[in-house]
Amino acid sequence: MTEHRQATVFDVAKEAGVSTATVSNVLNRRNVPLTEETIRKVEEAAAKLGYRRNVMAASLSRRRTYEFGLLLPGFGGYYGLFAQQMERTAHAYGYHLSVFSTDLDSQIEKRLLEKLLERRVDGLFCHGLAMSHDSVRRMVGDGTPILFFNCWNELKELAIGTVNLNVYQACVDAVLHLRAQGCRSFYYYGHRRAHATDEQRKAGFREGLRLLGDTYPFDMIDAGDIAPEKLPGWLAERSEGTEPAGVICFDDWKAFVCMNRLIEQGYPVPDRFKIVGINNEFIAEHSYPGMTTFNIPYEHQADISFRWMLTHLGEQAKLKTKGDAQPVRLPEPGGEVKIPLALVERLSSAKRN
Amino acid sequence: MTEHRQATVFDVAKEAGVSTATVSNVLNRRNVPLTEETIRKVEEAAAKLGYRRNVMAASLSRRRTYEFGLLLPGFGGYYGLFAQQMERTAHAYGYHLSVFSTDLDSQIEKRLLEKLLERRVDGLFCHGLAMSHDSVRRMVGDGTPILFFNCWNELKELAIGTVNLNVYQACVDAVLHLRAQGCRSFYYYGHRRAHATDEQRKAGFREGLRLLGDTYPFDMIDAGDIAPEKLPGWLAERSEGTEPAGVICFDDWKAFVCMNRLIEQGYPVPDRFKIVGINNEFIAEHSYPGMTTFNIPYEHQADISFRWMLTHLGEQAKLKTKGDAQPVRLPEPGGEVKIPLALVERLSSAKRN
DNA sequence: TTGTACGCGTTATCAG
DNA sequence: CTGATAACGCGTACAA
Repeated sequence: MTEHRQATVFDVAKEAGVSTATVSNVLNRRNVPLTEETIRKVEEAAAKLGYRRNVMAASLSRRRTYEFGLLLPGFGGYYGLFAQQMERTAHAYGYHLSVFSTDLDSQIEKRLLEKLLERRVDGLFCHGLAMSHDSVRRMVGDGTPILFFNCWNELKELAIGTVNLNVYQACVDAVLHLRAQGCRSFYYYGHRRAHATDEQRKAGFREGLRLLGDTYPFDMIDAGDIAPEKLPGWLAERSEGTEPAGVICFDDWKAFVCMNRLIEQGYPVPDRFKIVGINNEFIAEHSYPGMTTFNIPYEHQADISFRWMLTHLGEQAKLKTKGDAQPVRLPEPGGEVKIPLALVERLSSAKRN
Repeated sequence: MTEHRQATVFDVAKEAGVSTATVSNVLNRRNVPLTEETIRKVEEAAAKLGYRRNVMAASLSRRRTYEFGLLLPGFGGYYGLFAQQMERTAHAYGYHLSVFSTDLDSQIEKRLLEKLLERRVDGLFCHGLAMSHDSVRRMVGDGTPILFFNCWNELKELAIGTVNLNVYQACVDAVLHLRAQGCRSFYYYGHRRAHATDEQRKAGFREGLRLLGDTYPFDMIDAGDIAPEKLPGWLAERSEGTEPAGVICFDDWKAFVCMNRLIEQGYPVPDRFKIVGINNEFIAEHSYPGMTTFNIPYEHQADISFRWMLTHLGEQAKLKTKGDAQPVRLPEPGGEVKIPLALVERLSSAKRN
């Protein structure tokens, strides 16, 4: 509490009897030659004074912050886990990550983006931007590189790249899986507020049905258009005579709502309805019945993103390939990487026995 | 991409035909008197050049970062929601919040704490420190104020204050509630890895039983000591003859596991077992049966914390009381605020009908 | 191998 | 009301 100005390189230099440049050299372990003796002296002095470098001064001087920004709609479920992994990966590459939640409000999003740029972040990761093309373009007019997640619209062109979960393929797979499990009609329970990522699912859902020869009844419904309690009735009514019916849900949370309301109203899962979610969250594994879903390779997703960003920044040095990871081939700037999701089979879509 | 050095106050000053000092004055809306004309000129110039102030330079000069750090064990469930609210509140008070996840690893925690101090954060919020007293004391030897969440041990003395969820009282209430619903034996399903906050629950659980006259059978079990599949057997065995039995769980996730395994193995909830969780998460509301739990007043919790921190920093100015919020009386430095949790009754603890 | 001196972009302090 | 100018703490050519 002793308003004791923090020690600076200058203090350390004086204490060690060397110059500030030497202190900086020692502490940053660079390629300049240094005497063992000098190193020891400096390190001792630093430890003694409790020296801690000032990131702001360093960043200012170096014209590089080693900070990235991450914009998310929120921290619940998938996003929380995603943020946690991104942070881990950021630290592994020696970066700081500032995570902001937009609450799906484009005003807030705009302000946060501005904040991030004021901090001179070296790069930006954005997940689910709600704001306009122009707005983004203007803000990023300077050279701050952006990388998008789950973006399928024209905003992609502003980015150095886009990393998309392949939910389209997941939904195709889901339809085929449900058919294989015996389903004779198919439904998609969506979440329109999620915009493009919901569209992708729908497209995959339709493609799956096409692959089945367009011979099965199907329909789609949005969470915004029906109260959870009404969902079972809606599903039961139109699937009558084509049981069992398969329901593909936007994500595990929607699947959870769907499944529990069905059970509550006396429709057995998986006998009458089979359910598939996406995300493989805690609830999918521990619910009863266990929930069939798709696993998201968070670590891979994050690693790809950082490699891409760092490559763009010319940070070859930091890209020490961890032995096991195959040196991923990144697409051209502005391209897209599709992350495949893996089906996790559980009881909610089991065959009738 | 035109490596166009960002515009600086200097550029704006030149463009507007004034000095850098004037630019700074205009852009920071301070108390110095300014001509309308000057203001207009500066603002126009700034807009034209796309000027964006450099936070690092400002912080360096001002010797104040307007940044807080938040250390969490992770982003899942409660922590994710908590982080989101803390960030919202931080922005509302004009601060930046750097959120880090320690993954419950004290090595990582140490490194992150160091990082935060290197950034010269104005204050630190820590939720669930696993590291040692000494370690913290040394790192915080300088005057960075710390505020703890859910801390009941001697570390409290290092902090300017502690904000604790009153899980003790919640567990007392839970026991009484379960008794009122007809339970004749009581069990606590804990999570030892959570240290102190688990102990608090246990203490509350015992106190509840004491209030009931210590006349009912009870027992405690830890998630670390029993596989989920074994839990129903364990509970059934010792509650035989004292049905219905009440199970108080560490949180909604544990409650979820418990409830679903019970149902899976044919024990009806709430008829044979009644379940209570803590947190009132998404799953509590949407599971079937709906889960009785305790609601956490995130916003209140965050607001108290920031008021406390800002008061400590002498930021009276920013503490514009939002009309509705009663001006909370903060305890003395080093004291503790207990946040009460509110019981949310649902089907999982309903009376036998 | 080490030291000097300047740049980084703002804010604060005065004197005008 | 406005303008020089000195911090702020660190990185880094370049000179020694």
